[in-house]
Amino acid sequence: MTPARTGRHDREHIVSVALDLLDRFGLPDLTMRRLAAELDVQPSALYWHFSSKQDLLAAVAERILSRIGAPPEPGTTVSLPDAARRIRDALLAYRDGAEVVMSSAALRPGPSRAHDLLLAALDEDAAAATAVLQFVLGHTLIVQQRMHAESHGAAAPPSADSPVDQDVFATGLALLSRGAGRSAVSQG
Amino acid sequence: MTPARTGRHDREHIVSVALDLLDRFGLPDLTMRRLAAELDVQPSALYWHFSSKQDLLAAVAERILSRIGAPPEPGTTVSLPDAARRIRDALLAYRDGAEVVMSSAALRPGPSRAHDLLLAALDEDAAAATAVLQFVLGHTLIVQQRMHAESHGAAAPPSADSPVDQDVFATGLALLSRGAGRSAVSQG
DNA sequence: ACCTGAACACCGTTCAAGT
DNA sequence: ACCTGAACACCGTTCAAGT
Repeated sequence: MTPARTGRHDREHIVSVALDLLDRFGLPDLTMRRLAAELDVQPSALYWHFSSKQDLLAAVAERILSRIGAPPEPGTTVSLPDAARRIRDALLAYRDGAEVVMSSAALRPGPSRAHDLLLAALDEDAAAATAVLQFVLGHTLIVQQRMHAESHGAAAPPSADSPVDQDVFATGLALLSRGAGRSAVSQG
Repeated sequence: MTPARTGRHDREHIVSVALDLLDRFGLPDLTMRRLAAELDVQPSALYWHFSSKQDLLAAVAERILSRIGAPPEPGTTVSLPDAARRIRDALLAYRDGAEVVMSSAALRPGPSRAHDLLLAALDEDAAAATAVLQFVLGHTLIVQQRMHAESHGAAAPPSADSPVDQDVFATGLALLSRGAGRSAVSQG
């Protein structure tokens, strides 16, 4: 049942190893050469499976987003905070997940798991769904970047008065979902 | 009045040239070696003025954010959409501006021009100010990344149904400012 | 079909040495 | 004080050649 596999590695396997490397060492250390070494292969071998590093990262991003899961059945309802949290959690599941997703063109508006989920939570308001997605991405990107900075030593202590990340996320969602549900925004 | 300047270049001048390079060629082409060449200097010379590329980029980010301008006098009022737009416009003023600001630690919560401006517009609600800042950054980052992708050829046409960027930004701000002004969010 | 070997054109950073 | 010269340890990518 598995498709023909004559070579040692196929795309799915390579993406898995890349994801493992990403989570262990972070995006700056996810290089084609390190990935090749991890696969016991020459760097040039990767270019048989992927046309470029961008191509590879796009596949990694798609895999990260797959954690969001299936969009709700038509007729089912999803709350905005639930939808947003599912997306954030998928991005947080791997180190630098938000940056990988952001850097790949995986978020071209339209067909994306994340966007579809938000559309269902926002009554098919495309502009609102995109805006919420941008908030979730911006939030997670900053959170993960600060993690990376803290682990690398050079980070001021959380500055005491700085609201905790969860507060910020909850506040953003509260503002956004309070605003939603009114009619004037984009329903004309 | 100008401080002692015996060498050919000081930090401010180098940042100006870096900003020019950034705007003309984008962040991936803003390398220490190209910057040095532009300054008619060896790459190693830059390390007299900046301890690392990160250090240089932090200075560039600060310069980008300086476009936001002074925070409002105490007592003056700023609307949330106005504040958010001033920040977005500063980021949009240079190619890849949002990415540079994001990658530098210039947005450690607390003392930042952007955060202060939003605090004034949001009645000193720190969590709300941070959330709005994350939306503005996420939005601008995606917009500029798509610009970069489009100029590089490999971009699907705006997909027709995809809401225009300004609509998305306006919708996000509308949701956020409709949510604000209520008491329950963080005033306890 | 899938991979090796070797090369090309780059990177950021360090450090002795010059002026 | 400020910069050069040379090196170190890397990058992504291409391409002929092997199997």
